[in-house]
Amino acid sequence: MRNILLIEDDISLAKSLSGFLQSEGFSVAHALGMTDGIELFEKENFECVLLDLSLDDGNGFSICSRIKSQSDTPVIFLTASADETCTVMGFEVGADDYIGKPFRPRELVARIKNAIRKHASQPLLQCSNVIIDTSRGVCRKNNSEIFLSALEYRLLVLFFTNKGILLSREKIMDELWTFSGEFVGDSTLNVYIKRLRDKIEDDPANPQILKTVRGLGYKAVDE
Amino acid sequence: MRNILLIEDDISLAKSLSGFLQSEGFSVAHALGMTDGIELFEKENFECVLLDLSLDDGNGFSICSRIKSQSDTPVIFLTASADETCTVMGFEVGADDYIGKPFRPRELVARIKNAIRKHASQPLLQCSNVIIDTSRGVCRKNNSEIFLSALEYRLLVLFFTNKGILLSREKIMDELWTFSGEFVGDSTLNVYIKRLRDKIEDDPANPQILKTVRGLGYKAVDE
DNA sequence: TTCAAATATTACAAAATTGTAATGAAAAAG
DNA sequence: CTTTTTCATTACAATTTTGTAATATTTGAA
Repeated sequence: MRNILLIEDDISLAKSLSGFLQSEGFSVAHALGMTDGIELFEKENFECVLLDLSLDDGNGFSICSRIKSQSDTPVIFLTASADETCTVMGFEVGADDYIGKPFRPRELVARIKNAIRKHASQPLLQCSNVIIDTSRGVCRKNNSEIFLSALEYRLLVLFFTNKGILLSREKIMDELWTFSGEFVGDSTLNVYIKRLRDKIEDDPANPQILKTVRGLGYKAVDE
Repeated sequence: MRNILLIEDDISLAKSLSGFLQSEGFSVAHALGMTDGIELFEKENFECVLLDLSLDDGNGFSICSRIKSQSDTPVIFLTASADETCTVMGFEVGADDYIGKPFRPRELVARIKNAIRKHASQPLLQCSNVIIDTSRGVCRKNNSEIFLSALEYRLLVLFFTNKGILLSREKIMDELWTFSGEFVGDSTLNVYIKRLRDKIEDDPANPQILKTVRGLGYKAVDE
């Protein structure tokens, strides 16, 4: 936990920095340049990346876009050049923060924590082993993606945002099939429930997530 | 759109600041102190709050916690005192960023945009007259619903959560077409862009939302 | 200007989604 | 136990989505 990747080619600075961060309760992995930085990043799981802008062997900006292209992990630029253009560029390649030297240690920690906290508050809807990442519009089960059609997705989101709450058939039909004044038969819902169960339940015949409440409706439960 | 609340008791500073921000495309509401600041905040809808730490009539910190207790709107402290303890305190009461004077205008804008973008984890993603309600998985244009297919939806969410940021073709392809190890041709993206434009743009031939950045990729822009 | 590269547009077939209806199974009521 | 109701399951046709290829257009560079 609180694993941080520091990419910094100034060895003495890196040493003192990681020493300090460790004393603050972080665990720090250190990479000297672009190549091992990316390699490390792809191998381990980090909660935050501290990135020196001016590396010898590559451009800090490109490392940042590289990282951001494959994950949401917060990236904070650390840099001597407090140059405004660089700062702006840093944010444009997706950085979460940009800190000029000299670093003030407690502020640095505060900014790292801030970035991690913001990142942690992702809008994830979870129910048992099924997760909807509404910030991407994706559903996963045990970390592998499940492809849901547009309406299946909406239906599941409806259930997950009302976890534990009973939804009447009427309410569900209203919520999903009232975008065009079309009439949709009642049995449609039965079929959608079945299709969802087939996709998300471990044993669709014994649903543990989408429960039937006979005569009343359905609800999603956790455990 | 891009409505900002500035709480600042130094009138001349407030004037020049809001002038500049307006020239950058923000619309700025100005409050002189705590009382009208809170009042304005509760009345209107803002995408970001700029908060002077040292107000006469109240403590900037308490305004911040007040705001954060009732919403997720990003709060950025603007302050003369670059004092480290204050900075740390600012983050502790939930601020999203903390900028010391003197402000560098483009950096300020970059940080504001960054805060707003990060806040995109909120349920409503908006770009011009198109809104995605991620808490329901629906897209609306001028308040009437637009039916997007699963992949179109994901693509648009990707753009809207990165509003103003350039997305390379590679990054987009990675994000959308890497769920099954299938290869998907490069031209697919062109077609999806067209389909989205046909659905969301007022004049699909002159896209105002999904902009092409030739040779680099695409980005969603607001106005 | 001319050319080459990048993007836009169109058309199309394979595949998936969508809604319905018919049938089957389970639960509650009599 | 039988009946009725409710939900589950299946199968199916109409429609939509999806990815591709082929063509047109635009853009920037030579």
